[in-house]
Amino acid sequence: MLRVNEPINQLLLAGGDNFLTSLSVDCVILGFHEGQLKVLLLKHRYRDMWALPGGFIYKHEPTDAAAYRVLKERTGLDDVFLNQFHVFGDPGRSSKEFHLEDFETDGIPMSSDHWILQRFVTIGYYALIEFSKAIPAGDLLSENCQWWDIHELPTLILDHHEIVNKALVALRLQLSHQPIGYNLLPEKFTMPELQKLYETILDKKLDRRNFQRKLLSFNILQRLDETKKGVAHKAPYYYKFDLEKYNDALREGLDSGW
Amino acid sequence: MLRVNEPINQLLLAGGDNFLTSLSVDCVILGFHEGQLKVLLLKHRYRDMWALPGGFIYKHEPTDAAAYRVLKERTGLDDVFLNQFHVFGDPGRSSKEFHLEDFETDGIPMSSDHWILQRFVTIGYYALIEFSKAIPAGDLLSENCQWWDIHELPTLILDHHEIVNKALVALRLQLSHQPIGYNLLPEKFTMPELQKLYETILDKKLDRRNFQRKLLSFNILQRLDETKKGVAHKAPYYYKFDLEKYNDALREGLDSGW
DNA sequence: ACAAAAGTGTTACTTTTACACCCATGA
DNA sequence: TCATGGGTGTAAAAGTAACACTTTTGT
Repeated sequence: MLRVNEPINQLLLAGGDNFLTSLSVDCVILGFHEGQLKVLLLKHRYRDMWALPGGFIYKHEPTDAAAYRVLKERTGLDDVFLNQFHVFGDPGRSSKEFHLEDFETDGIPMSSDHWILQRFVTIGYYALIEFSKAIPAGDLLSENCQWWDIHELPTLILDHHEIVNKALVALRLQLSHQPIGYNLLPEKFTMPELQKLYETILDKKLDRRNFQRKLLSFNILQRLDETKKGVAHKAPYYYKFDLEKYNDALREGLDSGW
Repeated sequence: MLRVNEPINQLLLAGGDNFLTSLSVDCVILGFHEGQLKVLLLKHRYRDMWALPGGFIYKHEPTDAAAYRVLKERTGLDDVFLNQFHVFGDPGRSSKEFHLEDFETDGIPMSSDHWILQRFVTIGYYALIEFSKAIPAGDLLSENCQWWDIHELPTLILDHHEIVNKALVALRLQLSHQPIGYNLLPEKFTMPELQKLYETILDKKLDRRNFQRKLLSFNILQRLDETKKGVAHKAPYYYKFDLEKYNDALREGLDSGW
């Protein structure tokens, strides 16, 4: 069933010694493309279900580093925006039967007290990345890594749907007191593009003029002399973030509230 | 050195089987008394240092339940406001040497690979409780459990100071989009008392009249006919929270921003 | 009767909202 | 030249901030 069993066996055998047991990270990796917010998901190796990219934590690895590592492995990107947002710690959240059945189907024998079947508490992170720069890559257990529209998610395993939802709530909260966009948009972008991003995250329409005024009032944007080419109407200006001020705003907050 | 060694030995021996290894909870328990925000701390058994109440997580226990359990054990209270706010997951945050030295001083022999000396990732919770109802109680390792003024903390062990600080930041954030007070104040309270609570948490003065207007606009307060007695000036009215509306506001948020 | 602290109301200021008009571009 | 969407400004409404006077109570 699986392409390569050897690395998996290695993981299963040695994992218990290399990783913290019972603790994992799961990443809600968000990108923005064609006016839609996208989540990166991994196809379950034979079930018609998808999963958040996640991973275990090496015994001497900071939890944040584990999340960065997952991110790097699935997208090729480092230096992204990554935020821890919630711990999912119910004993019922991972199901031993679920995984046992998986490994049985794989033809991998496994005793029911194997470390990988134990209860796992997972730390949820959300990452904001520039869609076009990411190169989705599968992992050991899944060759298929794809972007999904946040509003049209497939069936997810375990409690991963809840994790996505909580991430979105956390993201919206961030939106109301920190700037967003640097990690989700290309270096140069237009005001309508930025607005679309906000509208997508907030899931509501905003007034064009008021939005522009508000964002400019944050003083984190620089308008370039350049305008977008090839549009069948008045060309919008390009903007970029003033990174220094952007980071100040990240640190100190914007208050506001939509 | 220690009063009772037997329960501790039990913990040390059986703990590894009963608890999740490498994961713990720590609680920043906040109360409000005499116009000051207080934190509940445990005295280290012989060091001149204090610690946050914390604990391990039973293998089949939800992480939130572990935090509630710690809270109940240290204060006698259940049904309190408890919020998970951050995971502290740096490998360097707990020091094996620190604990080894402790147990040596206790005269408890311990091999350096004992479970309790391993790296622990801790989930930080903050709790808001009604000061006067709590009965601080020590734990196995510490007989002395006391309230400390948030602005005059003693030396804390490990990274507990950072945990307190992060809890305060999280609490201030909560303040700006959720109501606060139900769990920190007695059932009946005056507007100036509530204002003092907000001022203490935000660490800034607020205008009396504007504060009152703003809080009343949330529609979560009921003014009682009763006024406070025995004050050498005009007696303030008592208020209480309209619990139903209060909980609605907790769920749905207030937006606003101070 | 006075000092201290609470109740209440009003006015100026700022921010937010809701719109309307003009402009540039590709089809 | 027209349809589309972007740039900009302004007036009304709402919310916030600043402030003054009156009321109550214990001493």
